[in-house]
Amino acid sequence: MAATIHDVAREASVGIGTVSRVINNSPRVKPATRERVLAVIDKLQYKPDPIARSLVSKRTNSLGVIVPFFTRPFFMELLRGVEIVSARLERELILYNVETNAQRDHYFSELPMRRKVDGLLIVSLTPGDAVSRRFQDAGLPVVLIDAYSPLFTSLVVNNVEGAYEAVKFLIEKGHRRIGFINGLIEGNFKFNQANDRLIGLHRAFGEAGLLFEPELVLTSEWSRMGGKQAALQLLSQQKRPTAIFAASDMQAVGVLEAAKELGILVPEQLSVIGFDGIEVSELLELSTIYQPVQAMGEQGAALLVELIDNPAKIPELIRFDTKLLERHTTGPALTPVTHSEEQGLPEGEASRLATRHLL
Amino acid sequence: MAATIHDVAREASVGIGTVSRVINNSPRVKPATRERVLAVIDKLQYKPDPIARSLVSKRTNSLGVIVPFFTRPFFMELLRGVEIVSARLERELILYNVETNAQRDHYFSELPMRRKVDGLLIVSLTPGDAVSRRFQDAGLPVVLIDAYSPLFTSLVVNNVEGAYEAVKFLIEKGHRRIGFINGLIEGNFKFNQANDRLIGLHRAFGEAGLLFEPELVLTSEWSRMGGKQAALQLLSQQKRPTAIFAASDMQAVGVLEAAKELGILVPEQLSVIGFDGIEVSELLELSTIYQPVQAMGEQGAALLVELIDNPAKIPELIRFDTKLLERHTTGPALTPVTHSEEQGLPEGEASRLATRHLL
DNA sequence: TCAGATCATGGAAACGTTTCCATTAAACTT
DNA sequence: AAGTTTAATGGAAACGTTTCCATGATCTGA
Repeated sequence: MAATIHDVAREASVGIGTVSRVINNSPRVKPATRERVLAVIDKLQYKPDPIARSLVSKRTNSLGVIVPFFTRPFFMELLRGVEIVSARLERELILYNVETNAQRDHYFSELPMRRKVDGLLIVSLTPGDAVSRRFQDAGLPVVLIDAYSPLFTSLVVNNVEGAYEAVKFLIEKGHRRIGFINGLIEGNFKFNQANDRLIGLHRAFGEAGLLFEPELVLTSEWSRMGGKQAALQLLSQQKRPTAIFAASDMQAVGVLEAAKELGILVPEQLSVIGFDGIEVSELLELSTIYQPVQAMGEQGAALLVELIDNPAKIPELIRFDTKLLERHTTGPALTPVTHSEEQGLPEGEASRLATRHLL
Repeated sequence: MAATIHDVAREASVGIGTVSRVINNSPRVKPATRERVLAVIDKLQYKPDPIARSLVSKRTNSLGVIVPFFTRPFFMELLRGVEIVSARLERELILYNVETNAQRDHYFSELPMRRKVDGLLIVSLTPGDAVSRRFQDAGLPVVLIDAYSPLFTSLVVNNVEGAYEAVKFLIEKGHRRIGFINGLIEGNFKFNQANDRLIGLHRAFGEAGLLFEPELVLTSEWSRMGGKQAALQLLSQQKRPTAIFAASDMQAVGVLEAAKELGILVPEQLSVIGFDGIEVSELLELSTIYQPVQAMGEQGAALLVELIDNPAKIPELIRFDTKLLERHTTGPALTPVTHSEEQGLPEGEASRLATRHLL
């Protein structure tokens, strides 16, 4: 049906080798010949078959991305960055979505076997030792985003620092009872980002001489519902926190919903700060710790392609900084209010109290 | 390096044909032989090379999805549906994101040539006659989602009916000055969904004997900013509308932002209804016309796979119904308010604040 | 028991490239 | 002009499968 390299060779009265050289821009072709071949290619509308091509060249010209819950805003924005670069570099993008441990293991074990992709981007998932070795033995280039392994180039955000800043920010606003809703560490996968964020909290607490109160630290799914339920629990304690730091924006949105349901005013009676800086956080004017997700996706894809072209490249660890985005869900702390007092604080009372705390 | 079919054949003392038959579950193999071959396959960890496989079988086992702005919530949810089915059916999913006309044309012209995918899902984009013919000539199965062509199986939502319901709903609430913010028809692509929604509006207007006022109908990008700017314009008219229907939820979110910026209370002074039913609409309690996007993605993928297995299948048109979701951005129409009245709304001050928090 | 039918099997050919080696043509050198 | 280097070219081999045909083994029924 479609023209093959043989058709072109015959029509141009050259050998298939020459046609191949023309296609691949080899310099070892006389200009006149190249012209002639090019003309025939154009006439026959010839396109080399990518499959036959990769059978022998061992290159597929495609990038695989293993990503959990790709539909979630955080991953979407990351994927957007990946897509931008892969499109620019003319690589196909194959999506491997992971929602269960079984799926993750499936991809981890199948992908290195047969090279359907030239390289693999793994997002928010840390391959274990056995799996890592498989990737290496198979010679499959791998780059990790939002996950770390000494074996692979890894792009991570400074989670400890980000969490530290969030909590420090709340402390500086005068908050003393600070709730923390963390994400599951071993829930579905090894999200050790969660652990880092907890560490950051500890550091800020330590620095401020604050006592760590375990009943103020909860763990939930990395989702809106998870955050909401945890917040409901946190906020119905006898001495409820005056501020809540959530390990992700989606969880923070859940906190907002919980507060609303309980009739607690944000930020007047409760400060809320999230983590991620996804689009909804902007819509809801949620204060948050922004991480440059799209940029991470872009750079991850770019590094992967570099690695494909030069497999000897040694793994590096690339850190991205977070940025605190103060919006409208955070405010100065009030002294704990009793029911009778809950109605109205005169204007300026809040800031006076906050100031007093700071001095 | 890795074992090939020849290694297996040798080790099991059979011919490669037999191994091939075992892999492909052909019944024409004696059980004893099958066992033996299977054992060797297991021992050598043999996996057939998908590339060599597709070179001869002309099957790649992958689905392509051409989708504009895949990062937008509407497309994301659709993609989620597609992914669910493609994962279940063990097809790889290749993403072709389109942000410009050039990109669209690039994919439209390249994809039918190189058979890198077994079938193509085209989302919200209508291929022209020439392109359609190319797809057909190349024998590439195509399914359209949120777009219609008589040449391909198409899944569409009843846009006319949906828009009609939205407007009728507003009219029944007593609104008479109803603004419509439509999406661009020829902005980037031929989104003729926009036209359908306009028609629905006309029908509702006609039925209610309402006059169509051109100055109340604007067109914007299918985005938050687009919606916001259009709303700003609509709301600063001398006789501003008491309700606005936006052709997409993202535009409706922009309307809410504009209203907030102008100090116009929703739903007290302005009713807003969107179209799509994406997750943010729920967060913001936006009334909207829900369309079963994920289901469309799922069914589209399923139909595409059917079409791949049976290319003779005749194109069909599948319609999905929308559903009106009444939430908290729509209310009864008030008589136009003057400035002096705008101050105090006694009822629900607290809930107003709470609502504000969520925006 | 034997002819005919059916089943199981082996392996060559084909898929459409790239790679590499051999060969021929062209360009220098002296 | 002849010898030597270098450039350009042709095409076989290889990549790892599936497909298909030929062959031999096994079964069937009288």
